[in-house]
Amino acid sequence: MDVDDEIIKPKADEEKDRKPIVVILVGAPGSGKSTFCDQVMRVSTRPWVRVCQDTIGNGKAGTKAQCLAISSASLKDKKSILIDRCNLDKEQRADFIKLKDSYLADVHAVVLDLPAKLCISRSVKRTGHEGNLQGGKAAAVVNRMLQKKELPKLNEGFTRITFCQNEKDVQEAINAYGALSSSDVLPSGIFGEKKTDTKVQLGIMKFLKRVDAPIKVTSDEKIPEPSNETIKDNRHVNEGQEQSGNHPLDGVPTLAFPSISTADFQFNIEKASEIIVETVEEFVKKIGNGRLVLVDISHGSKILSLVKSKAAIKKIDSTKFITFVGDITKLRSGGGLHCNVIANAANWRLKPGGGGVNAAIYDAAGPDLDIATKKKAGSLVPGNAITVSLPSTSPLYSKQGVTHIIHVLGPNMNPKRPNCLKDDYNIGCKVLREAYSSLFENFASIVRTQEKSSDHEFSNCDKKARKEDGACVNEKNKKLKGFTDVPESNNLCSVDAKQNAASSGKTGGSLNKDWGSWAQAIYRIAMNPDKHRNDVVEILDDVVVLNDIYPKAQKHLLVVARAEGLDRLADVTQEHLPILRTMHDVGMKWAHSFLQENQSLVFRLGYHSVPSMRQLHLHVISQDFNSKHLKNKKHWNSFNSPFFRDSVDVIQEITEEGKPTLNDDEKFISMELRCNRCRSAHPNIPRLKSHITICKSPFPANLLQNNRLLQKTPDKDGNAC
DNA sequence: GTTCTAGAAC
DNA sequence: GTTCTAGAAC
Repeated sequence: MDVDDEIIKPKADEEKDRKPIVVILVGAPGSGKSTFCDQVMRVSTRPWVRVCQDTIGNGKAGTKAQCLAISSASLKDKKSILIDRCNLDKEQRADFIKLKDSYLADVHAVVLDLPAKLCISRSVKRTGHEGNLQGGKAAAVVNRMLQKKELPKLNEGFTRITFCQNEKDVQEAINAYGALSSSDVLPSGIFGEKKTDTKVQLGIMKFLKRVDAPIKVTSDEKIPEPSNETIKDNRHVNEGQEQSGNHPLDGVPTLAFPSISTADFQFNIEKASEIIVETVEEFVKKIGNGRLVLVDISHGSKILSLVKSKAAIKKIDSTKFITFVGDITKLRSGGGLHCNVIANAANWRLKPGGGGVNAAIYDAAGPDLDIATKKKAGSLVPGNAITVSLPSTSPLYSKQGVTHIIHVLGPNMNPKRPNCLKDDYNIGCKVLREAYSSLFENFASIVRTQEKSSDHEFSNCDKKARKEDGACVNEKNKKLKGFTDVPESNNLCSVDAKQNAASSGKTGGSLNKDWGSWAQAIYRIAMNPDKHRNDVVEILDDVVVLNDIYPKAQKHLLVVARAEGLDRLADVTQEHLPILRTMHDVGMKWAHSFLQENQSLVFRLGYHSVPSMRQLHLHVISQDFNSKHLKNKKHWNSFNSPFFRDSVDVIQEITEEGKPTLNDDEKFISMELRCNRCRSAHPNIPRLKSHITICKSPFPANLLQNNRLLQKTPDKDGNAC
């Protein structure tokens, strides 16, 4: 279609009164921009020129410069213009807005903000599109464009902005513009935004700590009935932020997360929204002063409205959780919402690209994110999340204040993607719940770390002030009693007490330690193995081997030293190197024999920094941790934190330094529960246990070094060795 | 080390 | 009401 054909000739007597209007249409492909223009021009008595980049090049792709040239020429002739291109970001719109200065025009925006799904389906179905955007590629293009969408604001230079979220809104806008005669003027301001529900709005303002800031409703038009739609709230908030120029959440740990698995992985949104709300409800109490924001890029997002209504029913604290419409990679610059942590709906290979949130976040973060991620893990299992610290060189860090990305992988319900669960929502819901739990637990861990670091001086109080501050000392002693058996009356801190006890014995610290009778079972067996034939599996001169009576994994042996006065790792010196080597060799022999029976097992050999049972014993334990006896955090962390000292390292340290390092700080036992393979965090033991049964990630690099793990490594003949 | 259990958390 | 944790007793 020739541009000139679209001009509607004005009546001569109206010519001199006319102030031209530049209507900048804003909308994705398929949002109905061309239809809007056609319909306005069909009914309007005002002379309009449609400036369409798709047609301006006469068959070739048009340019923005051509559009600007036609626009200028039309305005010069006092013709109003409809800019029919996507204009989805501020930059794209800027040059057209500038035209108002040269031609004394009013500049309006009409935002065709229809659901992405509708735009996509229209784009996919249509044939003969002027811009050749149709068929399968349209979906990807529309999605990509919508990710970069920036809604227009008055301060860009518009005198009027009309938002249309549905067909009815669009028709009203067509009627408004179609009815304009040459001299008519439409009122200025923002239109199509509905007055928000007061409670909801207050909730969001409370969330943003701006309770005292009144909400300015620019529109002077009739305001429709209150709506529950989140998007309206956000627009107001966004505008307020832009004007104030500050970021009210700076300093408050905030996690922005997308809905997991509901887009590409086609998870049922009704079920997903329920899981989101339930896990949010669970975690808002666990994240200290942290906050959660569910983000979706599209206005009218179904998942957001479902979550929002469910969260309202459950009365979830709106100062802790909100839904937000916006680009997750531009929350601070685009929405005034500073989120220091953002979640990425990752793919299992943790690779950049692929579209959606993953592509957007990797794009925004630059190559730093990929490098940092690769260092941390090579893959992710559904239901897991992993935290990656973002280097300060990343634009996402410098521009948006994002310090951490948490990659999270949900279940797949899309038969066109690998490992589809084929509508098995029993597993799907479980995995999705795990994914959110793991995500929030990772975030809680970041919050705790931040709290600790900001609290550092206070936490160190006992170093200088413990002698003056009895409460501080007693509290610490109480906490450490289980490890050191320090009497309550001892007014030294635990470390001092331990050193005191360790140095006062004649042949080792253990002589001063009161081992309970229950704690002496291994000692008794080691000293008299013949009396405990049923308990031991091997008796040698220097060591005895027994099955742990409460095994914490499929295979869990204890190799016990038979030397007197060698109660624990703290007693070990260079003179014990031979017995330590013997213990190691015997443990390896048993691990190898277990591997012959079951090649899927992986073994680790090591000591507890502070054992509960008397007599130095080496744990030989398979890394499945599949045991009903593994019940609490201490059980887990005693084998999966630095509290567990690998036999190889102990031997090396004694050889080189004369004594082993003891990681006996209480913090190791109280550490968060993290998977021993993928290092994802889990809120409690049952969740962790259900996770480790399915986690197939490789072990972390540090465990794969220095022969810390014993596992099947096929030789040239394919046999395990 | 475990078991028991109160009470916190859900 | 049920699940989970953590402290005391052994």
